[in-house]
Amino acid sequence: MKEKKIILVCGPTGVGKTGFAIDLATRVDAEIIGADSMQIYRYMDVGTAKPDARERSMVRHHLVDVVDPDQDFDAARFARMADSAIEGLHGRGMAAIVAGGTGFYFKALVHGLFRGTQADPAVIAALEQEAAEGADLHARLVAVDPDAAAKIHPNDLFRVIRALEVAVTQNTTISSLQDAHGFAGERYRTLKFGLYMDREKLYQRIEKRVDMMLDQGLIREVEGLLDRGYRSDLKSMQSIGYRHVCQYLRGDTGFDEMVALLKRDTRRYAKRQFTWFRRDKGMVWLMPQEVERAVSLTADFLVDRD
RNA sequence: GCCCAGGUAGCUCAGUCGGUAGAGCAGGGGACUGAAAAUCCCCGUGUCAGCAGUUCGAUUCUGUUCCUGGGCA
Repeated sequence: MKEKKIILVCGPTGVGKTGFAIDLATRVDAEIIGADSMQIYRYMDVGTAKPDARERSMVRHHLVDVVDPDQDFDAARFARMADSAIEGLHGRGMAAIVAGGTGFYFKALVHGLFRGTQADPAVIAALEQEAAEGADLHARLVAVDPDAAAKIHPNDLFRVIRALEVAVTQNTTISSLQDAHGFAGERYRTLKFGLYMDREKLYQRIEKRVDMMLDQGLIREVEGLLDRGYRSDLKSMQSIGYRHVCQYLRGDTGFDEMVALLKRDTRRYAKRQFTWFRRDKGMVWLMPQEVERAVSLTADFLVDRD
């Protein structure tokens, strides 16, 4: 059985993944699959720095604009959709370049998640409610799943709740599921490119890009989303840029303050992305202008059949 | 030119009744198994403006120089 191969292009926001991926794709006869947790949403274009019409006419992009901002989406669904997109490309004899900044999506795609158990929104909402009322959920987790409790910080409510939710809705614990799974298997053969640049330079680019987004009508875009009925408490609307503009429109922050916070939070996000990708041992680190090198590495990778 | 107030961490500032200093913000590092652009954890040595004096010891007191605000000419 022929092993399936994919090329990954990872990196922090603002390094130039989009341009790099397009250059690479045109050179190696590939199409691009977005691995970006926000570009999947329709109508959220400016704030997610989505590839524009010109870019998308150069190379076809998959998994961009696939759900509405009020629809649930998650890493598992991403992985399933990416699987079929990859299959489609391979069926047409094309290579698949998975490009984006969402580390968790890459992981879900390459290694899979531990099981077909979707998070139960009702159970999670109930637990959130209890937490808001002062319940000590971490203490409860210690009782039902001490291994998970040991790994999850008591303040990390998000993970405490998810672990409890598994314990409540299933006949097992998240820690045992995780131990059994362990991200051990690889579902694809991968060639991973990590894009980087000097931190100072990246931050300058990020700030410039935020100003550009504002010029390009980020505020109008958010107003349009709100007009369409997409509320500011949606997950999608809580992302960087969208939540900042919502706060500004609500009058909670002034314009200058909003811009400063938006820039800061984007910088911090880029830092977290570096943390995520740096951990990946198999990453080939390149600067965004090193497309040539990527092309030859990709050619070697694709030729090598087994 | 004179008077006043300041010059302490990248920034804004606190503080040391003389025993070489600490907050906020910024920043850095890390975690991450179906919300991940989310969620969470950890991290503070800097000629205390320069020089000189007093002192066992000065960032702290004194003098002086420089710089920055403000006021008066």
